[in-house]
Amino acid sequence: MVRIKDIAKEAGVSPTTVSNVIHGNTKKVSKANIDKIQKILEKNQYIPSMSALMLAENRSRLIGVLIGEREGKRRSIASDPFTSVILNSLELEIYRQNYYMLFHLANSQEESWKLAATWKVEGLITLGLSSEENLELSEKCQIPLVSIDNYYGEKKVANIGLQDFEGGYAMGKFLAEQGHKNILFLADNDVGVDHERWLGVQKAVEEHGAEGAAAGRRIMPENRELRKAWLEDSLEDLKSRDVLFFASDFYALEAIHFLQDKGVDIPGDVSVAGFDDSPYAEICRPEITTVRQNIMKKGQEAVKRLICLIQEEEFKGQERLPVEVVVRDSVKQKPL
Amino acid sequence: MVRIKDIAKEAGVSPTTVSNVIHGNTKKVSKANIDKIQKILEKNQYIPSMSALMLAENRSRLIGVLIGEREGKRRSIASDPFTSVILNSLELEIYRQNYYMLFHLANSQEESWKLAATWKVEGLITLGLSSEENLELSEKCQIPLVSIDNYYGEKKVANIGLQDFEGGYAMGKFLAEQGHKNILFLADNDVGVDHERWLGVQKAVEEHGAEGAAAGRRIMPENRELRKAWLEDSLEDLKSRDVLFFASDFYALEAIHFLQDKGVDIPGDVSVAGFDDSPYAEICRPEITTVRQNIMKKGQEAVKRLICLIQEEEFKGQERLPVEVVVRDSVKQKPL
DNA sequence: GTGAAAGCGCTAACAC
DNA sequence: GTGTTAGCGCTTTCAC
Repeated sequence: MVRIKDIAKEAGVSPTTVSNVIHGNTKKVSKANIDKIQKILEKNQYIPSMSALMLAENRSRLIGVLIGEREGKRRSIASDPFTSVILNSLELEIYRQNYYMLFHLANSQEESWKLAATWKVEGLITLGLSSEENLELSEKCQIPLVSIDNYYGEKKVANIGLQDFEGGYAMGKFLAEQGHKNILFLADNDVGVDHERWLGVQKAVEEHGAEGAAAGRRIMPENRELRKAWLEDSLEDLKSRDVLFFASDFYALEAIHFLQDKGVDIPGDVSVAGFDDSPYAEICRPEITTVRQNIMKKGQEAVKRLICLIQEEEFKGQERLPVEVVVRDSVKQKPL
Repeated sequence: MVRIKDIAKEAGVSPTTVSNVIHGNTKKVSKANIDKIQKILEKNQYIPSMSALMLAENRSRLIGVLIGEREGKRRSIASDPFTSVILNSLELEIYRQNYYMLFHLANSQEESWKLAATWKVEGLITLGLSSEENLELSEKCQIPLVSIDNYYGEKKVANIGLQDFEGGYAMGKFLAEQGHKNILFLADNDVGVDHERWLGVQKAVEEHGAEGAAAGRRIMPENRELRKAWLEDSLEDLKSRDVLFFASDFYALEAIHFLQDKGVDIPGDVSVAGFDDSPYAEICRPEITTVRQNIMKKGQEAVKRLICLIQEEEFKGQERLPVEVVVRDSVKQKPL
């Protein structure tokens, strides 16, 4: 590995001059030297050493991407297809911004902050951490942190997410407009994201109350086995609805197959809608009518938000990304 | 951030002694000092600085994970659900081995080796690079490299993959044993992995030749649109077979829905088998009979292989991981 | 048992 | 315009 010192020796100048040329501080370097040094740099394929840079500049150009992976989560985030897309977009943008991505599955807060400290990571992007964990981590590490898909009442941590209320509203409106009256919204919790989606549904239904639209809600167990039992117990209730609007495509898909196995025709007997527009949504039958989010954009905005935080600039992008209803086959539509 | 120097001052000893205690070189450190230093270390939450470590030790503890992401690939590797699982397992094992994971989407060879050089990465794990690219990269960087799912005639690059021949054989055998005679194997190429799977199918069919089993093969276009047209053109051929054995679950799924849309019953009219046991396989109807690979294990072995290369030890693990047939509903079975 | 000092590759303040 | 030098935090050699 060729060092600045080597280049300097070959060019017959001092390391300082070489460093100046490398960084474009060429105001007080003679044209002759600039050219000579640049040629030698090129010829020797000079690559700066990050270790030395980190030590001298006291910064790492590293952004830590943390995925929370605790026991008992409903689905493993790390193995969700959503994750590979977001990781993809994250790295793309991080690199574009001249940073590098250090990736870690965060098993504990302790581990996370140690990682951040050891590497002097300049910022953190987290996925799948709870509000409390994000808050705690951000305070402990004392570096900028942006979470993805995490909402807080107090809004203390920067977050990039979706227009969930609008998504719930748009789907609710679509369903009502298609003549569905008895709408059931199903999620596994009633905080943050899912709560907002439910509020959106409610608003849409209220606006269509005159036409007889009404919405109910059920909270399902997070645990897969328990949820299966729950579906069994709720079969009659589910069958009695016009449409089941699930807070994720995953749940929608699960329910579709559960119902199909029970001889229920989707959307003939009951319509089903999802949320996310995951790759699963399009690959199954019936294809799922759902709410689309732009995952690539989400990752990109998260990085941009973080960079703004790092550089103490104002973020002018969107913290809540727009969503849109994607009409496919799992919701019965009004004949034209 | 507290430094060794600070600890030393507080303990009233020299940095050397502190360093010795940190690294367990306590043979010639007095018991009193060991205790005192350890207590101060603990109290101040001393975290070593990687930048200084890297510079002093001339190593980085970094493993670069590169995903090739070029235009015109059949499917984007980075957004494949398989990828998040492998990334997951990779990071788990890398961290377990006391390394850190630098993640990058490799757009070019140039970019990849620059990344490796800048960070003095100790080893590289690649996904989705061609044999030539892996070879070139490994020579250019002069550091250990392990590829995943990439095969070479010359075997110059370390690779972790599957027992593809055995997988093709096992599925072929299962199909023949279920009484299927006219078997069609479908892939998008005939090199490496897919070629081996095909050889496996052939062997199985030969063994069951007496019972009338026979196998044909078709190469499908990689491009999605072209493949769609190809399926249309091949409809009659496909319908005439007993079973279609696709080289990936993705293709199997695509074909199942294509055929279902044409009114073909799966597996009533035609059976379909896949390969991978991707999450899609189980989530659709009919659930796909496929060949399962252990992705977590694959990532783990790749890291272990790399660590062996780095430490110049012999690798005693498996370069070809075992696979197994998973019987579900997309292949018609003999009545018991 | 303990510590002083050099060196890893680079930056930046400052002197010339 | 150009060069000298100290310093970033740590390891390691060698002297005491």
